[in-house]
Amino acid sequence: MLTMRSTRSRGAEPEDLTTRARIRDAAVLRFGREGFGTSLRVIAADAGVSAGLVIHHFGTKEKLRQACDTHILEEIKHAKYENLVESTGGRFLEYFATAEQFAPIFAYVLRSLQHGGPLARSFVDHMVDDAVEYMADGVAAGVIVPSRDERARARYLVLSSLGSGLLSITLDPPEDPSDLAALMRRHFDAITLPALEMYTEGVLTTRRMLDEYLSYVGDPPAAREERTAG
Amino acid sequence: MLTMRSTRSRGAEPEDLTTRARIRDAAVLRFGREGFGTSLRVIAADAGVSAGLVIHHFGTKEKLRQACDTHILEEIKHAKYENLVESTGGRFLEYFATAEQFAPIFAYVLRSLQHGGPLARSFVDHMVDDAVEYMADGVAAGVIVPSRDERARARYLVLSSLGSGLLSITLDPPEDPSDLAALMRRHFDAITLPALEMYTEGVLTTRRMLDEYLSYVGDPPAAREERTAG
DNA sequence: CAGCATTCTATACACGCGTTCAGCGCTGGC
DNA sequence: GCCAGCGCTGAACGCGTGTATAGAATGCTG
Repeated sequence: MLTMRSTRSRGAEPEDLTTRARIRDAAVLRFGREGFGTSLRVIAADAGVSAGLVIHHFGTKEKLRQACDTHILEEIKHAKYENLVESTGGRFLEYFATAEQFAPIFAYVLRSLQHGGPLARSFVDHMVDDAVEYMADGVAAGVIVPSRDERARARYLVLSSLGSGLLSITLDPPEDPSDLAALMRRHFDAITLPALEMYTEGVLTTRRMLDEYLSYVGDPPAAREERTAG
Repeated sequence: MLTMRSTRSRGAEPEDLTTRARIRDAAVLRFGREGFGTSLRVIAADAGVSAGLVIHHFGTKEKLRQACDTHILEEIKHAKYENLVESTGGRFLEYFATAEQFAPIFAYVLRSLQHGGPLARSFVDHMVDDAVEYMADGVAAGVIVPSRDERARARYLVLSSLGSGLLSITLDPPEDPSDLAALMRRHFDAITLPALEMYTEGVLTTRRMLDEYLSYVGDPPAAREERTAG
């Protein structure tokens, strides 16, 4: 069953992979490290082939990126199945970001989030789905307060977590790309206290703003603002 | 009246539109709209000049971007003094993001946050400073619960707000760059409810996680870990 | 073995980039 | 008058890019 050969991090020469897969992996690494502006020739050199062969296998740089995207998505799906769901609960992101084994995947995902694109959207959507599930479990177990709009809250939490992490790394990029996990760990260290405070104690001492908002949307003066395209 | 000998003095830039200023403004617009990959020729065309003149005035594309950065910083400072501090309180970001007049500045700042660089860091630092101030006022007024590490909380809030907004726009970029304000408004609409809920009611029903963390790291007032503020 | 398809390299092409440079028109000072 | 300086243009340079193509190596199939 588990005949998968997980792509090793750098070091061991993956001679057993097909050339196409080697190129793809090299592209994932470079794209993750340096962004999608990396030239085909650099990727080709990493994979030990010529630039033309990259085109021959993928047709276009854009298609190469698409191949990387779908491959990363599969890897994430696989990683989730493997050992995440059971143990990490809501801290998927933290584990995913700091576990060494996922470093290349995580770097690539970060770059995608930074640049936008289908993979980024898909990744966020999946995380929102998962968050909805985790939060529902928490609510059912009585450890998480229910929300008036569970999905909106889940999305808000995911966007905030991912966004703050992404921003943190963008503002203070690692010299050595292998330090990415360390950087994320530092970020989590920095935000854990305020996040926990906020999760358990809130920020506001009065319900005034929330109640005002609720009564405001309760009687929505919808004429004032048009809502287009839902 | 002709222009006198062009003063190269920094700091006090003339308000009339010299060609140099026109180029700079065109660059700000294009950089904000399309990112810093925009070619010099496009910017030059926008400003109605040749590409060589851009180099003649700024020496280098990188220096042009630096000129844009400092100009934007000045504009922000100016805007803050003008009419923000008095009225908007903690909702500076929301006002700044949705006010039409600041659209180009905001777009440029977003691009900077996306790409990193000194302007982005400076902007975030300033926002953290402001947030510390606002939160302190709120705590003094009794409407905001105090934190065990006010600066860490302020930074966390700023990173989350900016990061979620940036991510939201990156995932769903506007076709028409002038719709950026509308997009941000939609984002704020989407997060207002969960944010208010969280600010007033928290997320966790039990203090367990917070207390465990506190007993684990001990007392975390700022003295324990000195952060290089530079 | 021959024939063929596939993998792969080397070279080349067309293009866009940032930047340089010679030179233009103009203005002000001597 | 002439010269110097400035703002400015248009062409060009060198380089790196993604991609196309011809052909060599390789291996499979008859």
